[in-house]
Amino acid sequence: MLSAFDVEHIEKECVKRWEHAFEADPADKEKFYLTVAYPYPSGAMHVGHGRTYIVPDVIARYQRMRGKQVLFPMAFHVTGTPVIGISKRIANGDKKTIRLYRDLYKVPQDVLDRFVDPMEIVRYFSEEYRRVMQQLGLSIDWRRRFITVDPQYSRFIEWQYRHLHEKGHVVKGAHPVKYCPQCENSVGDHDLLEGDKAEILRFTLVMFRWGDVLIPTATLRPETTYGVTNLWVNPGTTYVRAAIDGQEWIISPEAAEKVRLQDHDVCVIEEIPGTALVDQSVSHPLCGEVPILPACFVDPDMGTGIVMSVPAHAPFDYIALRDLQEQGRYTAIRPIPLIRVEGYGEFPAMEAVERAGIRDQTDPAMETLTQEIYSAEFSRGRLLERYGGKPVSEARDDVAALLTEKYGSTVMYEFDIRQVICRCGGRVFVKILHDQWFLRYSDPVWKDEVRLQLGRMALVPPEVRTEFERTVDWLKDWACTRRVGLGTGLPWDPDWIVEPLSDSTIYMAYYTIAHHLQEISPEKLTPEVFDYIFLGEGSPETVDRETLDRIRDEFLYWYPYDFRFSAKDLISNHLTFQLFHHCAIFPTALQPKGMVVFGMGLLDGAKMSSSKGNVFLLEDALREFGADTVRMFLVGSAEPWQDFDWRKELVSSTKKQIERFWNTVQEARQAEGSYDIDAWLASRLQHRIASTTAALDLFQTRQALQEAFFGIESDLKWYRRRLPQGATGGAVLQDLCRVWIRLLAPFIPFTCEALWDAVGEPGLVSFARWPVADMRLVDPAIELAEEFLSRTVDDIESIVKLIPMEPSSIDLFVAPHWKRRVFEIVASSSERMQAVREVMKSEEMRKRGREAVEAAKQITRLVLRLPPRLVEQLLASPIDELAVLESARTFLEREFGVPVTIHRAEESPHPKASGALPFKPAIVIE
RNA sequence: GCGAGGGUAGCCAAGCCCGGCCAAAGGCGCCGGACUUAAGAUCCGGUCCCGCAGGGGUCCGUGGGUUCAAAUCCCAUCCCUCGCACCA
Repeated sequence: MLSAFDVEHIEKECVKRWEHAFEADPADKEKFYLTVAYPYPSGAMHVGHGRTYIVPDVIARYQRMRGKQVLFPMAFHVTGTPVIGISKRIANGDKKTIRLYRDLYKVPQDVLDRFVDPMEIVRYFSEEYRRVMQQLGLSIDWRRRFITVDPQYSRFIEWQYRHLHEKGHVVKGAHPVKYCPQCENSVGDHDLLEGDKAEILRFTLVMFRWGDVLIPTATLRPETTYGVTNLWVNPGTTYVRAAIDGQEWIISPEAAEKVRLQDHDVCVIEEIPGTALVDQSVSHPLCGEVPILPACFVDPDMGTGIVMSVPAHAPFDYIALRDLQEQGRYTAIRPIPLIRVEGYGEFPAMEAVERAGIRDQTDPAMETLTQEIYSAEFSRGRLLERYGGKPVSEARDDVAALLTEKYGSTVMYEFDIRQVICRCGGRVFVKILHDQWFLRYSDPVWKDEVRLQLGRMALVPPEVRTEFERTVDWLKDWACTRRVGLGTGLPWDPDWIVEPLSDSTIYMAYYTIAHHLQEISPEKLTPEVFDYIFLGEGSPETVDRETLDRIRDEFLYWYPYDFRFSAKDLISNHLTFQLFHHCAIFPTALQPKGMVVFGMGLLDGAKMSSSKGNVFLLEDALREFGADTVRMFLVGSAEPWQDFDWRKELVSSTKKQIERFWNTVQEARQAEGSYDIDAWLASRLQHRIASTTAALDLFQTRQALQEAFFGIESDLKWYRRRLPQGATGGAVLQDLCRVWIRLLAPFIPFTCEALWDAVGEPGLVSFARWPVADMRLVDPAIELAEEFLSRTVDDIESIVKLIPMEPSSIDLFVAPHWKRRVFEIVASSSERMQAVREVMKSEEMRKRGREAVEAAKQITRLVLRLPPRLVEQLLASPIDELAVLESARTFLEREFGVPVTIHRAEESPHPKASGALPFKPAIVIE
């Protein structure tokens, strides 16, 4: 009987049957351990998240069927500030946030009311995640689930950081951060209303002396100090004289406030109008005595509000000077060149300005011009010999160091853009944070270890390897602690909390034992306990030895993990960080084995993003299409590392495909008997098994699905066509379906589970043996014969289509034996362009004259057009074309509805008969 | 700007490493036909241009080059995506 395809019922049944099925304990067989980056449960899952977890699930299911003991765990990352922020915004009645949670995420009002407690958000959404993940059919061992603020997990983080500290991987330092004085807190990019991509720039303050007072100017180009001709002040601005760390400076009032946040003790003494500074003279050891000149472009809110002027190399400085000189003022000042750069003469700034036809300092083209000179000089410029002759890129650091060491320079930080605004509406500044703890990713020794480890790992796709290598090269120290947010306190400095990315580096090891640790009270989880479990060292007293040994055994069974899965945006932080930490904590034998990197998700061609509301909720997708459809679409529309695009109409057609599969299998349940073409189907199936398996071994889920689904479908299509009239297929279909169900089980497990029952197989298909290609069933001869037949059919069809008449008969002429000889000579000739010559070397061919030359030409063309694989097969095992066509005569007559006659070409006087080639019979339609 | 990856028919995408299998797999969409009272589903065929014989022409972001031969190799150029940090 044909069962109805009741998706809802099937899904419900499977979720029940699978509830504990994937709980994996160490067993007496090979293991396979894979993990995915755990989610941060601050909102509902969308289809983009779906793909992230479905791909590893497909792999997990595949490996399980291959007979491995598979561990696929899941946990929730709740460390950091996001949920705290969300909770605050909900408590404050923020409309946008409430709308997001109530309307898009469909959180019930009574639950929403409780979201004023951040832990409620975490609780609600992690439960939602688990529910939806189960509906999605993810084969997860849920016993190991944890959240990153569980006390047991905190003990684990403390243990890890103690080791990192001991080994010198965590050090103390100062660090500039974005800071909101109104909130009295440092702010992350997501806390910003405006300027979320602002970069912190590091300026050098060049200290000019004016009597007893210092006038600092901020510059990104300290090497140009040699070329300073004057300073600029804005005559329309009021400056202040202030005691900074005991020394008097003159700077803008804005600057005074900025440096106050940057480690300086600031005490404003008096105001000084800009005009009072104009025409004063200041000095610096690198450029001597220079005057202060007025310029309206000087911004008191940039740097110190006073700038040094290098008219030879800075377009703004040049043009401001030119403007003054055109009025006949300061005409004695000459630009001082100090950098030589290809493509420019002695005074690059002057050239650029004159070339661009800049009228005055307010010209909007000045910004790009400045940038142009800046990059040209930085990348290609060299200081003149008298200033050392080094490339600018080197000299910059050298001069900065010199200025700092000998001439009182310090550093001042500024954003690269002006408007950086906190969510509270206040302006954001750069503040230096002290006592900050850093992970020393800059450590060359540590980097080398990671590079070595990287070299031993499998990376999928291989193209990401260079990106990982670059990341290792460029990583600098990472501030790994924060003052606010959820997380684990730093064990030796508990005022700090371990920052969220820094507490998620070796938790893959924690999964292996998470369910055991739940049973142990956190205070017993001393560092000694973890040393014993993970490193096999010491003899802890707080937990009994037998338990500890069991836990350690389990860890050693699963570890190292085989593959870690994550989206590609995490390469430059998490995925690389976790390698650093593994190298630091675990011995070589326990280092990770591989990583798989994903592409991103699009929705109707636009980037999927929760914050923009451009998402399709996973649960809605499940309800509308069913879990298998969602799964098959997400892994079948693009390979894991490619971006995928969720488009409704494509998803709908996926649903139809699954229904087609269901119907085919249901129909085949009655199939019996046998037909000539069965052997061909069985043979093809073996190839499909082999190529599906090969694709999955390379994580090519799309390719695997192409083979396992569409490949088998198209084989079935030809098979049905070749059956005798009225026949629906032999018992071979039953065998095929039993294989087919298993090949598709990793992708569409719900449907396959139901079909596995339907065909009367015992147990869960999730644990059924993965099909293995049976080479005894492979029959190259019959495949070749069918290939020949189908090509002939294609040829006939294309002729029938072309000619305007209704055919009344078809005559086929197979090529004579001597052309077969020609084929062999051409096909085995190494230089195929010379094949004709090769053929004509033979006495026998020469006797045939022009006929042979003609045949050789055509056969050469044919050989070049055929797939090389086919040519090889034809060479190895020639087919009896006459017999193949003769036995398919009934089929051909049915296909075209006219009598079909097969001839030997050499026995026919028909002029077209001479055109017959091996593997390409001549066709005459009348 | 810097680093990494990518641009293939209406769309998605294979092919590119290893040059001739390539007018370019597969899927989707669209068009036509069969079935049906009809719609849907399903099945068959078509889907760059030309062609009354299985053929020919043009084509793989753009412009050059190498080669008997280029989607594939080299150079230049334009465009897109991701990352550029203390944030999940």
